[in-house]
Amino acid sequence: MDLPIRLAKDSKTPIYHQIEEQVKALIAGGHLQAGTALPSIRALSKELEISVITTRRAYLNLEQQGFIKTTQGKGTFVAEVEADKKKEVTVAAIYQALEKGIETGLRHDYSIEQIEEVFTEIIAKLKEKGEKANGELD
Amino acid sequence: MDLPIRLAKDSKTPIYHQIEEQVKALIAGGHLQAGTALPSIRALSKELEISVITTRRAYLNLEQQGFIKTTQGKGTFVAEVEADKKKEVTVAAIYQALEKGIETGLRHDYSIEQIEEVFTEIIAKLKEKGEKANGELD
DNA sequence: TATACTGTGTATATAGATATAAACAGTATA
DNA sequence: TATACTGTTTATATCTATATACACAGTATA
Repeated sequence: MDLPIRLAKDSKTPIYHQIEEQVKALIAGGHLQAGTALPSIRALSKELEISVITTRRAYLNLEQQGFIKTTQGKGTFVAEVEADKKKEVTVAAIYQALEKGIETGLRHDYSIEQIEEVFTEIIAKLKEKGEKANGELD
Repeated sequence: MDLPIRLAKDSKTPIYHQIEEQVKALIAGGHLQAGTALPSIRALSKELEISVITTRRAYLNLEQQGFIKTTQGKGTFVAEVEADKKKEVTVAAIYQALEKGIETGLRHDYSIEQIEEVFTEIIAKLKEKGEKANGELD
């Protein structure tokens, strides 16, 4: 099973953290159901072309946060996560991410209207590509 | 002179990079005019309660990118930056930041409409606080 | 039972980020 | 000229992130 995860190589964000965030989003958003088997740390490290230590770090953190459950010899599975928690994680993540985007605009001295314009433009491009369905941007 | 810079301590982004991005935004957005003196690396390190090495790293990178100009013994000043470059930096930064926010929403299985809702909510809060004027979010 | 997978632990190594400190060289002012 | 600032260089140190490798223990299947 391949996870739809992409690493931004030019990003200053640690790799393990990128993995963590993306897996969390998939779980909170319902793409990954409780009980679903995740790729092994070795498989994921091969797929993403990174070290096992790094994938392990991501999985460890996710397990500590209650999103996954790991058993030696068996593998790693999506945990049961309360709907409330999923909702909370989702809302917080999206709110913060959008807030950050808006803040970037303001910091560049863009007006709210200008920021809205850019936002609308991106959304328009999305609709044009029908990207709602596959859920990703380039 | 105090720079309106804030470090996100819980962020995984390196400190020097946070400084870099924020100073770049201030310059590109016109908040900092060419010739303006920036705080010395020592003053900034004191203000932000970080190491001189870290502030220097940020300033070095900004200088390499042509945003500032540094002279031993005199200090560091905002460089002349072409309007085209400023515009490009601004548009790219805002576009990418908003795009990332939208992507976060999609990854959490939010529809475009839902994402728009959150965006609108944030903007409404902004307008409510009259934050357009001071240009920052909490 | 052997093999192939799984996670866990350990080791070594390198690069990056950041801290503190000291010294040197340049600038500005009293 | 002394002092206070400026940036530059160097050194030492610690922590984090990541890489590679190996061995151990657990699971599943042929």
